[in-house]
Amino acid sequence: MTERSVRLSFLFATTRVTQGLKRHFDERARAHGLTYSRARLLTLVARNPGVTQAELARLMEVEPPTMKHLLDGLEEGGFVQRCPVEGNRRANQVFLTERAETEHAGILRFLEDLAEELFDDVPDEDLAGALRLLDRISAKLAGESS
Amino acid sequence: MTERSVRLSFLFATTRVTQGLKRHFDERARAHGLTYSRARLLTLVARNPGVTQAELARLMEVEPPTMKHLLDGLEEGGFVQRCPVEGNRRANQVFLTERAETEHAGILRFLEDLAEELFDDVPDEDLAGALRLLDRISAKLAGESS
DNA sequence: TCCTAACAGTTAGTTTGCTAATCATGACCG
DNA sequence: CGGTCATGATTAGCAAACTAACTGTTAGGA
Repeated sequence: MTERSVRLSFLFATTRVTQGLKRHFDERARAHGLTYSRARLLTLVARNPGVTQAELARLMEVEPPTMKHLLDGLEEGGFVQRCPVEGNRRANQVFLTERAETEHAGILRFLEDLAEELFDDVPDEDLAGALRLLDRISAKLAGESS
Repeated sequence: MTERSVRLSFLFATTRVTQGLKRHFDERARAHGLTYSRARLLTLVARNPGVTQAELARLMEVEPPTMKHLLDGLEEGGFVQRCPVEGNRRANQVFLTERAETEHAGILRFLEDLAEELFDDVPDEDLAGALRLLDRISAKLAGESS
């Protein structure tokens, strides 16, 4: 196999694995009334209470319509709340609801347990190497889109 | 940061990067009348002419309804053709059309060029390490779903 | 001041993934 | 032979991502 096709295979493998991860997490998150994406967003709101939707979209590297959609789901489930920003009638601030505030620790532990379970037998050097690679690709993708 | 949260961060990073890769490839594949997923499927059909939809779904690690959709798109675009299997009236065999047959080399080169461009400055040991990790996770995901 | 441009959010419509359920066909066993 | 179960494909409906286009609000410059 040539180096070129190795790289293509690597790309396809990445896609397949991420798809599998999403499936795996979605399946288990359903018990909490969440999906993988919504749980991910929940941790983001928890760490950045009061940020606007646009800022959340930027942080999650997602387009505004996608963020709107995710927040609709979380709001309907009673996890977050949109509040108007005083001084800027365009923007909404997003906060966790009281209920989500109390449940947040449990949800985070649930996510960490799942990640732990999947990566517990992965050598640290593999993890570190892969992270370097991801960062490199991330930078490249970001740089080109500018 | 604890090891637990490092692993969670790694998971989220993987998700973000794969999302970015898909976006990147989709954007460029549009010029060929394709999307990333459809291009990926096209290479699969090219390497396995005449396989059934169920077999393609298994190979691509996708559920049958998803495969149906993807094939609908490729068939509509004139890239593939579904043919009844003689001896089994349930199944369809899938083949590239003549046009796709002649375009296939170009499409493959296009995909390889994109992968090359993204990975050309990635050290081989990083790529190999990440591939090991992906395989390990893949095996774990497959094992648990049984 | 007012016009225009930028920004925040939403709406509309497509793609790609999923699950659950349905339909037709095939296979196997009593 | 006939009934049940398995298989291949589809349909229906949901979730999450995208782009393009729209509404409303703010800011800045002529």
